[in-house]
Amino acid sequence: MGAETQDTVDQYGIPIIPDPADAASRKHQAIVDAALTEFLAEGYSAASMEAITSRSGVSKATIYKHFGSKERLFLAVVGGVLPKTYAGLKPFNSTIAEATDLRAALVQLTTDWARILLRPDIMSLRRLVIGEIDRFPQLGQLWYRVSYEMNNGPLIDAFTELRARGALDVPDPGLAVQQLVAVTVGVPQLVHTFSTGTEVDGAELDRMISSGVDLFLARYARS
Amino acid sequence: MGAETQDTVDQYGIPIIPDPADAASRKHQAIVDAALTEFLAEGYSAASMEAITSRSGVSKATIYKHFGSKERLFLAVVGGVLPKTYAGLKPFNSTIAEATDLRAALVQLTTDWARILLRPDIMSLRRLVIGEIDRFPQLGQLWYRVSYEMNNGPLIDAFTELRARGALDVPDPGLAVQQLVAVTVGVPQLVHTFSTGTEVDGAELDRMISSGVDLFLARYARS
DNA sequence: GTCTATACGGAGATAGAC
DNA sequence: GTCTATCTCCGTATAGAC
Repeated sequence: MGAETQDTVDQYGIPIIPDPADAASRKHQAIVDAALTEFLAEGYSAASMEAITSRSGVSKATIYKHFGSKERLFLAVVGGVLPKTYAGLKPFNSTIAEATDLRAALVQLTTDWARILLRPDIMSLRRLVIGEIDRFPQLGQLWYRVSYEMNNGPLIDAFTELRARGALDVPDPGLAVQQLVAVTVGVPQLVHTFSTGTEVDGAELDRMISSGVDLFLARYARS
Repeated sequence: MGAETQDTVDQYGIPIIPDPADAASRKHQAIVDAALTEFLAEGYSAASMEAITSRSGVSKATIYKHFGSKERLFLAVVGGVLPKTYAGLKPFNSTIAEATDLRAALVQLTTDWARILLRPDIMSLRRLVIGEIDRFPQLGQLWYRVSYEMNNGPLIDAFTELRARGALDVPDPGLAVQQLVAVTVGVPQLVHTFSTGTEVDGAELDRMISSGVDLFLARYARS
């Protein structure tokens, strides 16, 4: 309703009048947020533009002006949130090649990944994307590309370097990374993929992860 | 349209007139088949009872007489096909505990599982169930229960026996089975979960599976 | 048990004022 | 750029004849 332009003030009580570009981008963001909530809760088909309208406080016509169609809105919203999600995993990658205690470093890395990837909102996003793959194959490609660039790629580089230094015996670093992920994060992830609402048990997670890392190192560690 | 009652004959050319119960159950089956096809192609919400009507050759009212609502139809169809799918995996389980060459037996077992679970129609079913978990949590429970009873359960028993005989060093058979599945079937399954239409490469699959079994045995085999 | 015809609501999308 | 009001169609579900 434009209420923000009258109510919003800065720290000195001076009203902040957004310039047109900012006003538009605020609406833009409100639409994106509302749409993501609705799509996560209802799935693509059952989500209604009506509900997104109510949630966002923006009129339906405005949404269509900004995004053109329900399909384009869906792709823009989900395609926009995916990289942000995986960007949070990137920082954890750098220390593997330089770690003095490789086992501890791998446990730390995979635990950090698991903590994020098992978050209920991210599990929901994952289910949403998987369920709509047939209708939006682009999202499947994007998910794969993002997770590869942010996670697997850097870890493959680290493994390759560790192999060159004689610390790891990995004939195929790419496959080894897939196996490490599968045997650590993958185990609880599979469980939580099919059961909604159940919290992740911390002790259970630690047990799975450290057992998985031990399994991994039993084969690939240069003793 | 009842054409079957006039055209169907037995091996001697004698017309077969279905009694009412058979006629009803034929319709029932036609509805189930058509519904499964439609749900797999469109997802739950986008699937239309209209389309299921056309595909099945049965009127819409009949479908509602048989199943009551779209939700009940969905649950009946998907809940019915899940056990059939996993029943095909059961025969492969029995030979593990008695195998002379454990590695070969595990490769064989997980390869058989993978060949079935990676089939495009079963991957689609899996995506459908995952995408609808929030609205149909029963299906998630069912999937988990079925896959546990048909696969993990028997394999856990086999591992427990192999441990008792000193052939395997598995402190936690349940976790070990999860890890074996994750590191063999799970690896290609993850890839195919996010990409539709791509065929499974046989050589690639063999490579992943045997590498996964080697990884598993490097830790758990009693040398 | 099965069909045809229809009720009734809500979906996505847009026209036109401001 | 944004809103209100509306168009059009298709969805699920059912009434009533046979």
